[in-house]
Amino acid sequence: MEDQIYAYHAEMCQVFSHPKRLELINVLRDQEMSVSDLSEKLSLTPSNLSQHLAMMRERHILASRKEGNVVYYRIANPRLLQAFDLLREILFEQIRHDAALIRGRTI
Amino acid sequence: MEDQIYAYHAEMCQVFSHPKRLELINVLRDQEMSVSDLSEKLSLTPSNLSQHLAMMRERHILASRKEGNVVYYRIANPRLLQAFDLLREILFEQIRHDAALIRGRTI
DNA sequence: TGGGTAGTTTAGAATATTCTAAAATACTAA
DNA sequence: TTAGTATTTTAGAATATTCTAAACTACCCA
Repeated sequence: MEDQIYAYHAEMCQVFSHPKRLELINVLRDQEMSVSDLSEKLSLTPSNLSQHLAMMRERHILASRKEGNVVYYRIANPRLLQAFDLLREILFEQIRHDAALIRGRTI
Repeated sequence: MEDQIYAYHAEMCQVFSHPKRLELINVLRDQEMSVSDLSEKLSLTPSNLSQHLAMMRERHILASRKEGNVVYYRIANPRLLQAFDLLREILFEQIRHDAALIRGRTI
């Protein structure tokens, strides 16, 4: 049971473990977008993008709606952006810290 | 530059994308532990565990100190636990939501 | 010194992820 | 119906991750 939780948790985090998928989340932060707009914005082929989108939708990170020919994607749960931002902040902290070390100081 | 940020961010999130590494983080939540204790607690071979620990240390998720023969690992930055907990909460929300759908309700 | 314990490293096999290219589907509009 | 656009799916090659087993390093103590 506990193991199952870790497995699901890991599966969700896999979404975040690819740079283009992170960019995708960031771009959809406060607007939905069509696949072709995303494709251009992120410089991904429609095919490759569609595969990323599908796995993110399966994991309930994204949701989509269809209007005629066009499919629009959006963030399924805005709280994910909190997690995204928190992780990015921790990262920046680290980068600042490492940079300081390289300059030979302790902070 | 922006691309570099996404790449680093993804690299950090890769740490979270393996169930045993998540368990590791959770077990080290409020205490440091030796490699052999972790090995037993998580049912991982010392070799395999050591590889996970090394990659987490490289990415500054864990820190270690050596005392004689024994190496103790700990969480490098306690804020990571915030991110861990937030993600887990989002996951639980989702599981509750999905369970409700299966029972045929809207929430 | 020599033997034992704790942990790490290396090599390579097994598995999973990512990407490309081509085919398929779904819709629109002439 | 037919042609065209948007998106998805599939197959397979390229690459990356994970695990096991064996070799190695570091330290302790008799």
